[in-house]
Amino acid sequence: MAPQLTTTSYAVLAQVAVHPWSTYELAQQRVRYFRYVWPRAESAIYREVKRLSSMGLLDGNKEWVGKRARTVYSITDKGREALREWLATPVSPFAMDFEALIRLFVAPLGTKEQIVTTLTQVRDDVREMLRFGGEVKQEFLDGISVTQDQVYIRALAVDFFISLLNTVGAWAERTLAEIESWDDLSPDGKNERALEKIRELPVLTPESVERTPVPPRTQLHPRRR
Amino acid sequence: MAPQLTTTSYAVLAQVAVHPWSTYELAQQRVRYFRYVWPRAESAIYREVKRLSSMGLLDGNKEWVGKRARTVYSITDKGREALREWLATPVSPFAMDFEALIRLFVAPLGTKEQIVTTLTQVRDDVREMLRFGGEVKQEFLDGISVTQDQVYIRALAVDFFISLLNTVGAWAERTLAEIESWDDLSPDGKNERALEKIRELPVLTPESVERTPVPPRTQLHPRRR
DNA sequence: ATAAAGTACTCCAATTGAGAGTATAGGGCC
DNA sequence: GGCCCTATACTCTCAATTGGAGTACTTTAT
Repeated sequence: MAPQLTTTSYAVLAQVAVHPWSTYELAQQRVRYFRYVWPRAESAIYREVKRLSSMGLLDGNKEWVGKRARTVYSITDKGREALREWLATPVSPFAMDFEALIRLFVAPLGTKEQIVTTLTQVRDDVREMLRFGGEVKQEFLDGISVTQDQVYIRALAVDFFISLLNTVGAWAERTLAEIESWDDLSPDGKNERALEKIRELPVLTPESVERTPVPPRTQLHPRRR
Repeated sequence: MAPQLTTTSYAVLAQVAVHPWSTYELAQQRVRYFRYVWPRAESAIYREVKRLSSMGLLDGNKEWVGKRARTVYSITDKGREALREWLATPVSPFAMDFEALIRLFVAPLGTKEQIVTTLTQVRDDVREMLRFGGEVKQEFLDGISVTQDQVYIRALAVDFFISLLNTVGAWAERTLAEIESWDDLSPDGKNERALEKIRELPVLTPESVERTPVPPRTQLHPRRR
């Protein structure tokens, strides 16, 4: 039995499908590809290319720079076939890790300053990610991207990335402003105002709210596969 | 040396801080709390409460239902203190796993139907999550939430959740519409249009773009601690 | 009375993440 | 010519984590 491929496997395959890379480049350049949508440890990449090449999905070529070897991987027909088959399987849902929200829940245990610091950090992280998104955008506009011939696809992803980050950034800003306007972190007199705000939140799910017998998911959704 | 606490530990502590729970409830009711912002396996929760109670951060009380035991955990002062200290440490950045984007990148290897199915799945997942968000919203408005006294904090989280999902949902809709308008998945004549669209994407980072000497992060950012 | 669904966990094999460690290459500086 | 610093190119290990299977009792529905 062939060992099971994970989404990480397919992410690596997808990146090598663009053009051949050495493992080192692959691990570094993931930044330009999947760091923000499928973040995995560097060592996982090194492990993965070996597995994939032992399964014949990647083709590893040893090159020499002086006395030091490096392996350059390219995708095989079998690898492309594996990707093709994967596209027919169910996708795993959007998932996030957002520690700041957990901190928000217990914020009243700490100081106002602490939660402000946390949210400022979130805002700055988002700015940094957006800066990167702007870079990618500019590369496409300048026509110098490695995937220039695929703009019509990549544009959809850049759209996603920038929209999402703008949303998170805007939330961080308004939440920061709200908390700054408080005297302290106690509930005193804040709950009425909060209910007003919560009432205005747009949960616009016209159809699905009407009648969709969604089975209650008892299982946590699978994050990888 | 006390074993290191992870963000998962603090997530459990934060949930038990609301009121006592049995482990089973804790594992199930994570849905209402952290399923979408800090998803972890069920077995991880069982392991975690044991660790936390052996460290004296939780207090486990054995109860009996007929012949079957169940353990109800409540937070201790030491547990609350641990949460308090945690709030002073740096937060780990927002991270997501979004398999659909990887699929989008290699979509031309498959059929138009396949990528449409994938995006439809994303849209439906988002709808389901929004339905849940609407439920939480309604509970607060009806004044029956377990954390009713904390609306002023929870409202900020509900705002985040609903804003983010609306953004992802809207992206799924417009991307679906765009792809439906294509004859096939080939690049023919699509790149010019895509460049137009990409040009209009709002990357509004006035300050940070001007002059922020952000050190290039070579390390992948830590996701948990 | 019986079946099905819910409660309340334990245990395990396989993956993954984070970091430390090893070693060579190349450029700048004195 | 020697030294230092940074980049390249990995390997190895350990602990954390996941998903799933398994056990066994309780409650509800038929």
